[in-house]
Amino acid sequence: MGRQRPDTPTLEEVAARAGVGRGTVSRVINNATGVRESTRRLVQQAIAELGYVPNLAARSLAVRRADAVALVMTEPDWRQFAEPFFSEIVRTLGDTLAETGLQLLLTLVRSDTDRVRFLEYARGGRVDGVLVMSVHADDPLPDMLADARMPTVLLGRRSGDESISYVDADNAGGARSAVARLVEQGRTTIATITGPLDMYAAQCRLRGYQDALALAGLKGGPSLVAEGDFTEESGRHAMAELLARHPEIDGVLAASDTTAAGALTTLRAAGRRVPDDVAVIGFDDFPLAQRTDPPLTTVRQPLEEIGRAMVRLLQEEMEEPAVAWRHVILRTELVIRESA
Amino acid sequence: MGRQRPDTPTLEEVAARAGVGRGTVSRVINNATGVRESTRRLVQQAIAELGYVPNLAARSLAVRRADAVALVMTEPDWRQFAEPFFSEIVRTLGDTLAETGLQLLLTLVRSDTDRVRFLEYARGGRVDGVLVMSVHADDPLPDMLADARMPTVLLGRRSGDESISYVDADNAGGARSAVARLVEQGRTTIATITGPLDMYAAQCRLRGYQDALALAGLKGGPSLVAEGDFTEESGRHAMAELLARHPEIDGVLAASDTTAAGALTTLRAAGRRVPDDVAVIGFDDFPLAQRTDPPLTTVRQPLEEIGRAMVRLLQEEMEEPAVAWRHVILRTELVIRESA
DNA sequence: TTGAAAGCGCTAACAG
DNA sequence: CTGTTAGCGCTTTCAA
Repeated sequence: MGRQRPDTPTLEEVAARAGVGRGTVSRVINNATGVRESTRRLVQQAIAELGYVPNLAARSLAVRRADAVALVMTEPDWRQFAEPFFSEIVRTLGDTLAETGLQLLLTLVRSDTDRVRFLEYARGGRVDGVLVMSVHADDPLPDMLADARMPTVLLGRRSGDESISYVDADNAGGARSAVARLVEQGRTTIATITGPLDMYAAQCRLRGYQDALALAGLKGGPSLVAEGDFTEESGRHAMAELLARHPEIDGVLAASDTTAAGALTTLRAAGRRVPDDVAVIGFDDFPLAQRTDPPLTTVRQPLEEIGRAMVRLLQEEMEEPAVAWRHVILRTELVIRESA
Repeated sequence: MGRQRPDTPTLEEVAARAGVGRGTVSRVINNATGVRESTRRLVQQAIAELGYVPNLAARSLAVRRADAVALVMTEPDWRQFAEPFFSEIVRTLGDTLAETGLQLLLTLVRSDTDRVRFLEYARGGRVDGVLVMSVHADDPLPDMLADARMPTVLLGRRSGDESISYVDADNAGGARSAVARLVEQGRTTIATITGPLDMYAAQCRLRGYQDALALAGLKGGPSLVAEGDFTEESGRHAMAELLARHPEIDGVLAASDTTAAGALTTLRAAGRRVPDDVAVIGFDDFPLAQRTDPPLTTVRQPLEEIGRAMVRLLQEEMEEPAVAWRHVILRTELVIRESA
């Protein structure tokens, strides 16, 4: 199974060739100050001639640092993985980390053996920190990482009193402002299609919805709530269910743009005009939201800022491990796309 | 930026605690033979008590091996990334590699600096081999890897005489059999919506289409060919274009199930009945294909086998670097879903 | 079956 | 400014 990298030149050979000491070569490849320009050039030439590349394992062993961080994905069914939300986050994280000289490694963790395997990898020092996409409340990995004293930052918290550093969006606030807008428009029977309620984010959105309704003095019983799972199909389904229970519905807050699109389909099929008869607002704001008919008004999460914040937190955590939990909650924004 | 992992116990401390030599501990953690059972147990207890985890950098330095492989993704616009094709491949690769004890690391390479960065990472010995998703002919990364003597396996070749090991599906054959089926059904004006023609896979499919047409003695001029990019939108667009040029079209081969779905939409809008007036066959076979109306007949690529083959080739390459190029071309399969 | 010792290639502290 | 030296933690002969 093993493989041995062939005779890569070592720093020592570079030193010999350049006629300098190893320390000097080390300084050059690390861009350290205090090397005469002529010497530096000498070394660089030797490096080029030999095609030298530093052995990262050796460096890592010496400095006790890997200069890499992992983004672990635990979504059991990977639906997330195919969503734009996911790729946007990854893109942002990748860009941000590149600026700081850290390698981003995505790793998939689905089974328990995967979890153990990854933990050994991380504890073994191959990465300096871990970002976790999962927002499932029952995933043991975050706690395993915390126990191992691994600098860790979660995207989204697992509950109201998360004990690990995280970055989250203001889900409740987003839901509130969405519902507030529906109320302004004069809608009086406002339903919601939620995300999986074992996710805290979905709970928060639901709470925001309920709060806003209460504030407006509107009714919002359980019969106006249907649970979905972010998919379009669940949107279609849930909408049909809601319509059956409350034909008078004139406003809907959906768990995602995808779900909202599903809801639109059902509403159309039921002969409702959108947005005249019923207005739909969805969370997330991806291209899909503009392609629906009519284009969707959405609650946008600032993915770019979320990515940046995650990296910043992780870096703080890496510099000064385990002194505090750091939390950042980013504001959401209502993107209005109705002419009505 | 740096971080120092705190006082993790070392193998030496384990040895001291267990009252044995370091070599013995090493043997135990590597499941080597030739350790008395009682000694082994002693060591394992010490390991457990101390919570010892081997330092992977040190091991890597000693054995000159990382026990990890990278899957690099270079799709510039990431559309791939959000496609089921992608996640299926990743899943398969992950499972297969797990069986062999190798860590799978996904890395994103979009810019040239990304490329250089990754190359240093790989050449630096952090991974033993590289799998490349990209199938774009002009990506320099595969050659950079080859020049660096990195064991590398591509998913799909870049051209007819690929100089790097690869695994591919029989695209031409798949296209041929799809067209053959349309011909059997009595279709006489068969168009195709291709993938991006700078991808060899798309070229092969186009050639397969043309060959089958020629074999059947049907015309197949350029006006029956429209270039798309695997997206649904491109499918809608291309179909409209084709329909404008050849209203008599009665059969279509699409670059993917997604594209095919787009084509269906356009055909419907144009008042065509599917499959009565026009039959559509798409490449790829994902859940979408079953949800369209009517369900799509597709050309299925054996993703599972592709993933397995990639891992196998990479392992061969790692054991015995640079002695040969290894190619595997896997058969495709027509999945028929028409009742017609 | 086990212990001791010699590296693996690099960084960093310390002289010079 | 630069060379020397002492590790970083693990594997792997080689003896015992």
